[in-house]
Amino acid sequence: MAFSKKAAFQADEIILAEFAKAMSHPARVAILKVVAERQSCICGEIVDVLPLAQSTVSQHLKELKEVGLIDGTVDGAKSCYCINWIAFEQIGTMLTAFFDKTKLQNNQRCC
Amino acid sequence: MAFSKKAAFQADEIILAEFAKAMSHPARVAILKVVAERQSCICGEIVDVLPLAQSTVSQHLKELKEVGLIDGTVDGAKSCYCINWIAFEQIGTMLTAFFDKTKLQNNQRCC
DNA sequence: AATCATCATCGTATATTTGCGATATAAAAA
DNA sequence: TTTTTATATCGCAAATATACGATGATGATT
Repeated sequence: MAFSKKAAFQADEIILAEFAKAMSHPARVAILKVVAERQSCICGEIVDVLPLAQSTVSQHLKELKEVGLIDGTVDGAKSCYCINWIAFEQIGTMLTAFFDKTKLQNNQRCC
Repeated sequence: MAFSKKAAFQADEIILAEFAKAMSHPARVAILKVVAERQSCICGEIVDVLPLAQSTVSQHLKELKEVGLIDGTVDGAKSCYCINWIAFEQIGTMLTAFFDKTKLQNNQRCC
């Protein structure tokens, strides 16, 4: 492979792919669901719910945080996570736009 | 790692993650865009547009096809690809629902 | 102060993805 | 028929991702 070619694509394609990647593992989808369900922020509750070790969950949380889908704050000894719903909405809009636009262009199957 | 734990999650989480994974590489996002733009079906035109080798593009196409986002038909010596817009719309709806639902639950940041 | 609880990070093993050249296959062109 | 064109697949190398135990850091409890 030599090195990744991801950078050779257009900015919007890269951004969309990044968010998709953040959601490309069921564990991270599950985490988003749990964090969204509980109005109050979560911490090790996520670990209790998921079939994964604490360190693994922590890693997934880090990825979601890095891409901006969640926010995390230290709350004493605990860590508190919540949906960054502003970013969340933007991404949702981006995805919807992509799908709607594509659907519009391809209202018929050609093969 | 021993082995993947993806199967240990809920069906809807797994499905969402699968589609996200299909779109988790800019090359595949770019391919979807190209295929959608050209009303007529594409083949090696995609190779000309992307900064990737033919075999690599073929691999990405295969992944998109496997997850159902595109259809591919052999057309003589060429291969013709097009958006499977029915599946495409379903996935778009699924994603939108996920984002909308989550947004609804988290109309306020808690941390 | 000593202990416990919560969590992030490090190191490591393994699995998967990405990318390409080489090759195989099949149709079209010569 | 030979050659070219188009594409899929194989095999390999390198990069990333996944998962966990161990460890470290920090605050809470005793």
